[in-house]
Amino acid sequence: MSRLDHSLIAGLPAFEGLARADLDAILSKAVALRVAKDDAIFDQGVEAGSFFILLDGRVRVVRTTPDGRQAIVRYIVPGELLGIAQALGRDTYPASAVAAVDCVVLAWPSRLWAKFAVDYPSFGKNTYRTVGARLEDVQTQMLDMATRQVEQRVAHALLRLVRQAGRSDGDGIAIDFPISRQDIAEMTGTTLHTVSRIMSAWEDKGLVKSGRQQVTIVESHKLLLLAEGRTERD
Amino acid sequence: MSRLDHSLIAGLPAFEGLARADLDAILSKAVALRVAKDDAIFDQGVEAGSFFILLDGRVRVVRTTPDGRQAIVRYIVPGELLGIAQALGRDTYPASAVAAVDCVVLAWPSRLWAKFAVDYPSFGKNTYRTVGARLEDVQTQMLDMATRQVEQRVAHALLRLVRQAGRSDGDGIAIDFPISRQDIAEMTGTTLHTVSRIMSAWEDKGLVKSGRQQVTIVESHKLLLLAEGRTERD
DNA sequence: CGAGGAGTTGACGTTGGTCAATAAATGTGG
DNA sequence: CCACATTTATTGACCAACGTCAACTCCTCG
Repeated sequence: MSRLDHSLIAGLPAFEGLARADLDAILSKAVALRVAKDDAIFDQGVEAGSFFILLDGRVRVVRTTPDGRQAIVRYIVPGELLGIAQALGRDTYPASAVAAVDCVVLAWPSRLWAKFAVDYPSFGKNTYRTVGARLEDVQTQMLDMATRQVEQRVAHALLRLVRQAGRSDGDGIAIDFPISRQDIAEMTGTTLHTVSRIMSAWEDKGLVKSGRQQVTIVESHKLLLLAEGRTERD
Repeated sequence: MSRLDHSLIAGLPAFEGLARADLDAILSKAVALRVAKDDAIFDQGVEAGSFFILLDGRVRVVRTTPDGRQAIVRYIVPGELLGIAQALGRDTYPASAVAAVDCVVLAWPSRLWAKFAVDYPSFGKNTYRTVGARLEDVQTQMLDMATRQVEQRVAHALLRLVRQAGRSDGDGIAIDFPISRQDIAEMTGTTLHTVSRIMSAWEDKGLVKSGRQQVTIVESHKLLLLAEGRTERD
């Protein structure tokens, strides 16, 4: 196993305010893993053996119903924690995590989470802040699902993705990982067909450019208006 | 201000594992408030001056969109924390809380939350467990909204209410606080009309009995089947 | 070059939202 | 205690949004 350098995690919000020695102590317990695109990092319902930090790549977090339908809860970007079942007082993962591209993660045994939270209070505080932020986030999405129609929800979803994983390119801001119509449908509670129709219409109006697993927002301002539902009849 | 007795909060999950002296210290900082039915305990967006524990009554937590549409995030029953913006790393309330019936709450100044979490680690741990449980909860509801149709969502919502606020009466299990069709609609992301139609149909089949702001589940098993979508054609 | 995955688009039907009218229950002021 | 206003619930008529089904295209990969 290769030696891990504290610079790997020194800048991350989860470890903010920790001394170099602490970081080294934490890292000495970590294992770095490569995860190939489309491989699972953990699976919903199984015992939570580890928690993780994403160092590189993009991960989608997915919840599945007993009858196989699923929803994408969120995308994770580098620096974020995932699989922190312990922090939620659980011993199984409440969702699955799948690498959206090739990823690198650090993994720790779950039982260390409680120890870290005690030994390094700011770590505990920071992860709870993360949990709190996610709670808010999901509540906002709920409100969206309850009150807005599909087109607005799709617009919101794309804007959210662009904010956290946007890379500006020639035509506008591109979502920097492969994402299919099906994925967008699972983020917004609709079908790939409806997403496809909506995005084709947007493409005609010049709001977005998109192709196979690839989306670029061209007119983010107009898309925002659409998302907020401030555009009357056409 | 009247003296508060530690027995008020001794049994509550949030204060599990604390000594009597700790409870008294905590209580000495608390203020007990009566809140009349339909009065707000706090409002979405305003600075979070206090956090609360519900001692008696039922509270609904509501999120409102800029354009005035709203969704009921959850109902709070006695013993539960509410308004714990601090635990989420926020300084404004992310939702509003309204008394569904006359209520009694204990209130503490928000800044004490961090102090309590440090002085009484199990308090911190317990509240974070609460936040974690709520995160899971909302995610489950999201999945529901994304994958099930209205009738199933309404069934789920009623079963959830019955589980946390059910009182058995002659005909079955009643929801023990007044709840309107509109409320149920706001829990499930639909309209009062649709809720009314669905529940009228259920009433005809003998699954529920309901009236003005009042619902009783008669055949909870059949309702559960409905909620899970295991009932084929009629 | 063939197969499989991703996307598009049309046709069609259903769910469930909108609009409107009415009824029943509750509260209020005289 | 009664007339009246208000709130809540029910129900019908209508129709739009969106899901389902199906066919076809295009791209990528092996």
